[in-house]
Amino acid sequence: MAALPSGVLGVIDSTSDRAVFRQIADRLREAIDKGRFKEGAKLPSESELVEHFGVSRMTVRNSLSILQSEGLISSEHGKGVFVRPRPPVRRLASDRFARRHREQGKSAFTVEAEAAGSRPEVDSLKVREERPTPDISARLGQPRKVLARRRRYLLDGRPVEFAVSYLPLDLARDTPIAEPNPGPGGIYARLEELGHRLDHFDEEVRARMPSPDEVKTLRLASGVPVIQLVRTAYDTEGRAVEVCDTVMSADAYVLAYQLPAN
Amino acid sequence: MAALPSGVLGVIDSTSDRAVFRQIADRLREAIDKGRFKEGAKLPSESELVEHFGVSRMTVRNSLSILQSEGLISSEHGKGVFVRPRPPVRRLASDRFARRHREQGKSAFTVEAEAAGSRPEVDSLKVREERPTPDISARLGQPRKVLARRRRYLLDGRPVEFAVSYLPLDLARDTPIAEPNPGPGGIYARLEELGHRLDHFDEEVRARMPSPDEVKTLRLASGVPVIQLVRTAYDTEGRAVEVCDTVMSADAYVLAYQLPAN
DNA sequence: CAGTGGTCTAGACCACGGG
DNA sequence: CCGTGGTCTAGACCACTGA
Repeated sequence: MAALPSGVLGVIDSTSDRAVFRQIADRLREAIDKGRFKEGAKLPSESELVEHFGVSRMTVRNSLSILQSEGLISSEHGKGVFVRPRPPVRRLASDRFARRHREQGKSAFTVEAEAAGSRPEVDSLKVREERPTPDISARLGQPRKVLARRRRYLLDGRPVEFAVSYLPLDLARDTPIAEPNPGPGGIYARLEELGHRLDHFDEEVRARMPSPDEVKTLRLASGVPVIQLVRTAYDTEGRAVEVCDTVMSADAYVLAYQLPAN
Repeated sequence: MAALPSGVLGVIDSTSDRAVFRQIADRLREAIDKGRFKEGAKLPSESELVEHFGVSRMTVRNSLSILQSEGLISSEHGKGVFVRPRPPVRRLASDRFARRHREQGKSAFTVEAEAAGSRPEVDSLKVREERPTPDISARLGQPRKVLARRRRYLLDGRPVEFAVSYLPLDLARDTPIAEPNPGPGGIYARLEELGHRLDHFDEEVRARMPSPDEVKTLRLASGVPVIQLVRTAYDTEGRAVEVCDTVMSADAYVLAYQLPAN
């Protein structure tokens, strides 16, 4: 157990009102912010911190748990505690569903990933008929049943997004949309072939902490929120033809939109 | 210390691989999800949980800290632990900066809040000249100095949003935009009067956990992420005339956008 | 193997809230 | 005042990692 480089972490002010474990978290946060521990670098071990600050191990662990919930660090059993690296983010542009992209014959996800030099992958594809939740039902104009298409997206092996598309069953039954692979251009291309020319999409964006399930399927580190995006597609007759509910790892995405000024 | 209603919380499976504190968190989470503890309801006290599950207090506290980081509960010193109420969300529509709204003479925030029956308030207003960060500078076309307008927004006394607007100094100096109160319709109305007719806005949306500073100014409960929205306003000549960097409590907002299909 | 983090205990004292 | 959560200690044993 090597001694800590002096001066890197400072000391505790025992006269302060601020709890000791918060002060330790503050010292570590400063050190990370100032680059004294770089991305991916290993922090001092718990026992080193115990010795350096002269506190019990639980106090040190309490401090580390603060930084973990802030998304600054992550711990690896048997190895140590590390400054969490920022993965590359994927930028979702507001024209990503423009018809001209669809006409290339590839899905929006594939095209974009390959342009960025990543290896795209789709996973856990499941298609089935369901009774819609009240929320989905309302968005789709109260169909009795819907076709649900679930799938997970990965980039270079890392899960980044989980999505479920819902379509009114009367519209999707016995069409390529009900097949696991709906063919080139994806379900939006098929919808247009079926006579539902797409007019516009509504998107709703929320952010929240993930459920335990979402932590598992997206392999989220703790302290990483998710972005939930609910998109409704409308055809030129004003009918809602699809609702897509997407949950994304917040540290893998930035969404970009363009708004007109008038 | 009353006995716990039997059957509400279940028991620990000591043969399970799953850590005891995670099992306790699972039981509590189920109970909340199934509505056995409603929004705002008080959970059993720590000592009641200690007795019910037959574990030490630290184990119980560990369980509660999981639920807290998931945003499900919040604790109040001296009172108890409560199911976190979901505050009403504010919906930001994609036409919120349309000129027709501006022409009413009120700010987008005020109009919308009053329509929703809330009491809007603006706070901590500070205007000053600054040297821009590299990021802001790049978005604004590399001005040497910028005018920065900082302010906090509250609804019914609750802080919901903190925003900083940056404008190229050569454009904003000695205009009403440099005044604390820029007048009816806000700075967008003034920009248009100065000959910068607005053409469109670019918005970038991110989600992340808040910094300790943001926790303080937005009075965020733990387990609540923030949405960061960076908006750039362009005039009809293609010049970037303003960048607005907004941080919002994620549980107070849902963002709505409309995308064209082609 | 030694060193790391993960889990858990059984205490202690404190600060806050409400009767 | 008592019950609540907030902080802290000083141990213990375990599971994982890498040499």
